[in-house]
This record gives sequence, C-alpha cells and structure tokens, in this order.
Amino acid sequence: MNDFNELKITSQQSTLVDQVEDKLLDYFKSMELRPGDAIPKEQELAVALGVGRSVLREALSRLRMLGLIDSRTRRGMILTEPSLLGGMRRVIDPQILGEEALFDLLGFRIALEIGICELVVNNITNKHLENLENIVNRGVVKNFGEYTPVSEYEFHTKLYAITGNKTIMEFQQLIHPVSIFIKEKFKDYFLPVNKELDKTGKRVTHQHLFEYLKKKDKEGFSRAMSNHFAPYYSFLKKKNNNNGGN
Amino acid sequence: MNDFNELKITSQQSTLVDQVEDKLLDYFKSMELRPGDAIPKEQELAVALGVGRSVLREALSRLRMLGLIDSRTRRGMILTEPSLLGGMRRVIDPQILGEEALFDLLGFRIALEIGICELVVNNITNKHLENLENIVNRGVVKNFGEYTPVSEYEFHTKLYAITGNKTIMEFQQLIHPVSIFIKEKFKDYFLPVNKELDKTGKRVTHQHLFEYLKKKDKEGFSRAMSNHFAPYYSFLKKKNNNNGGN
DNA sequence: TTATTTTGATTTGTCTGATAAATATTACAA
DNA sequence: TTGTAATATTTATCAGACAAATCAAAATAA
Repeated sequence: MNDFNELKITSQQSTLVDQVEDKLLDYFKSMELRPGDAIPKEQELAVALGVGRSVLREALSRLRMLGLIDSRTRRGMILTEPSLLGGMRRVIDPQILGEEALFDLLGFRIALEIGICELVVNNITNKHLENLENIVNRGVVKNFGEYTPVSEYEFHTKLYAITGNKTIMEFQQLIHPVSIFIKEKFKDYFLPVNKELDKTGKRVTHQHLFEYLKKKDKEGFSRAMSNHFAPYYSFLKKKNNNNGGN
Repeated sequence: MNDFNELKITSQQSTLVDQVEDKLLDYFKSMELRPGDAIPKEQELAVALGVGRSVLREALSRLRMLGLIDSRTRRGMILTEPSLLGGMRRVIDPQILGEEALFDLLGFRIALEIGICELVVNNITNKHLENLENIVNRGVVKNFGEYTPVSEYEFHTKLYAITGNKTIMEFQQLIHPVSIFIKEKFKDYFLPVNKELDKTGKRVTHQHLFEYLKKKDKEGFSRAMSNHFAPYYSFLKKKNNNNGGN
C-alpha cells in the first residue's frame, strides 16, 4: 500500500488573516501592552495594516476566542488575560483527535497525576481527608473493583483540587473524557487485566490510595498511584510498541 | 477599599459569531465527521445558519486557527486534525499572563516533570544516555552550580523526548520560557537559596540526575528530580501562602 | 449649582455585493 | 492515452452600508 505523504504539499502559503493575526500579537508584545490596556480601533488598525476591515476582523475574532481581547460597541477593544486552555477545550474530542493524540493525552494525564502526589500530600488537610473519605465510600463497587464513574471522577478531581493549582485542575477536567473514552473503547483489554489484578490482590483502589493519604505517606502514596495506573501504563506501552515508537 | 467585582457583568451576551462557532462544532460532532471529511461550502453554511457570510467566516477563521479545518480556493473545506496546544501557543506570554497563571504553569511543569520520571527510566536507551552525558558535560557551570541556559534547556528537553510523548514534548517547549522568566524575575529569591544549597552540598544538579538515570534507579531518580526542583517548589509554596491559597 | 434627560456622535456587529485568485472540470487536440 | 486550453466554481479580500450599543456633551429641570 504505497502512500506519498512525503510529497504532499501541506502549508499553502499563509493567508492575509494569518499574517495579520501574527502582526497583532507582535504589536501587543512590542508595545508591552497588558490586560486592561486599550488597543486602537478597527478602522485605524485596518488602515495601519493595509488590509480590509473584514480581514482584520477575522484575525481579531481569533484573538477574541482565545480571550486575548474583549470588545464592546462604542467602547473599543481592550486586552484581557486569556484562559490558558480555552483553545484546547474546543479541540479535545475523541472523535476528531487521532489515536496517537488520545494516547498521548492519557500518558500526559498519568504523568501529571503521579507528579502531583507529593504536592497533594503536602497540601492535604483534615477537611480534605473527610471529603475524600465520603467520596470513596459513596463509590459503590460495581464489579471487579470498578468504581462508579461519578466516584471515579470525583476522587481524582478532588486530588487535583487539593493542589490548589487552577491550571492543573482545568486541565484535568478537559482530559477526563479522554480517559473515559479510551477505557470504554479498549475495555476488551482492560477488563481481563483488572480481573487478573483482583485475583492476585494487586489491584490498587481508591481505598488504598486514601489510606496512604491519611498516613501522609508521600512515597507510599506516589508508589500506590503509580500502581493504580498500571493497567493504563501497560496499555500505552503495548500501543507504542505496536507503532514502533522512536 | 470597597469593590463591587462580584456584581460586575462580565459576559456580555454572546455575539452571533460565538453562537455560529458553537453550532459548527456541534454540527461536526453530530454528523460524526472525521479529519479528511468535506464540509459544506460557505454559501450553504451561511444560508443554513441564517447569518451573513462575514459572520460565518469569522467563526470559520477561528476553527482554521485551531487547525480544525483547512480550506483552499475552489477546493472547499475539509476537517483536519487539530494541534492540541496550538491555541495555548498564542497566549503563553509572561507579559500578558498574570502572576497566578505563571505560577500555576511553573507548578504544572514541576509536577509533570516529576511524573515522567518513571517513564523516562523505563524508556531510556544507551543512545539516550550518551546523548544526555554530552549535554551535561557541555553545560559548563557558570557560578553557584548554575548551568548555561542552553544546557539547562537541552537537558530537560531531552528527558521529555525520551518519553516519546509528542504532546508532553510540545507542552514542555511552550512552558519553558515561563520557567526562565520566573527564574529571572525572582532571582533575588533563587540565588541565595541555591547558594545555601551549594554550601550544604544539597544541590541536585543535572550531573546527579544523570547518575541515577545511568543506574536506572527509578526511585532515586524521582527523588532526585523532586529535590532538583526544591527551590522552585518552596518558592511557589511561599507565593501561595502569601495569596492565602484555598 | 446639581441632577436628570435628551440628543448626537462614535465604535463594534452584521449584512450585502463585487472582484481577485486559485483550481476542478470539461472540451478539445495531438 | 496524454497534454492543453477554456470554463466554472469556490475561497480570499475589499468596500460600503446600516443596526445596535453606549459614551459624551448639550439641554433641561430641580
């Protein structure tokens, strides 16, 4: 099955709108503009850039979407502090992303969640612990140690919340559907693996994780979290080997 | 000092362009369109949506920026697989982002880099090790155990590369300037801290990290990485306490 | 004077129509 | 079959108009 992807021309030279978008960003930076600062009105910008108003507006519309600028009739435009992940929110969709991107996101999530363990143990309070205990107990086990989706989500979300890092929290909310999607799509892989782990008593559940947290055992919690993700981890390893990773 | 931020109306009702953007995304999903699939031409979409062509084009321009669609004269428009972080690339700018977002990003980076340690040790090959050794040796120490910026960058970039996760790599490239910016802006904090660490011999350098990698000592490498970031970590802790974190 | 209302002007939001540029399609020739 | 020219179609860009919002100033009332 030949394919000539190598020869395909991909980057049709950039359009005027692309160029204007770049120029606007450069302009903001070179003028050292900060959120709250006003920027020239459309008319002036269009003239200065030497483009029609529609082209300028298409570029501005992009920046508006990213939350970089805010505009109101008669009031003009001002810079605003953008949401870091706003752009990502629109493209994270298991249907549109390819498998490689989805797997990357899953790996990203696992790494991040293992990475926050120390921070979580450092930050955790008794109130947090109470809260977590409720979540764990509420998560009635369905079968083979599976937690209900809601409990699953709440538990991990709570861990992210304990970090106090809003960006990390927002990120978690975004990629959670990806984990769900992969778990469902490849359940033929995960179910037997989990079953086997249950049989040998090696399955690390939220209950186990919680116990380490209660003891504030950093090393133990990190190791347990790592093991908690072991099925995903081996899944990704297998997938990467199939694709002959670099 | 009263302020009535709570009462401020922030979300002036969404514009037509915002609505069209949403509708387009919904449309793609409901039709289960995948990258490569063609979408109707502008004329038809505008009529179907009941908006002018300019409004439609502003919405399409946004999706084009995210890499969701590609369009060529006379050829029509097709869905494409978007870059996950393309939107973020445009807004990550220490000048435009507020301090909280910058600190969050630094915390994000630290967590992620600690989280990939296990994966790095698992994936690392002799070729990788050679490569890393070169980078470490090339990174001439300036003063107080500081590595040159280039070596600093290359070393950590290489670690991310070893994961084989493109999204993680891309993310690292994006947030690296943030770490640089913070280190520079708050050097009055970092320099004495590092000096003290050097004096007590507790400073964890790239050399140390490399030794653990060579031994493929997961636990040791993770712990060393955690200590490598200790100055940043305590910096963030202090900042969060100042702001009375949740 | 001070407060309120009215009026006018300005800026973004949207629509429409026109032209340019690129290229898929068709028709035709070798 | 292959190559070339003419045609038609679609996106890219421009230009001008009007609508809606709201800021600023003028006019009016207290």
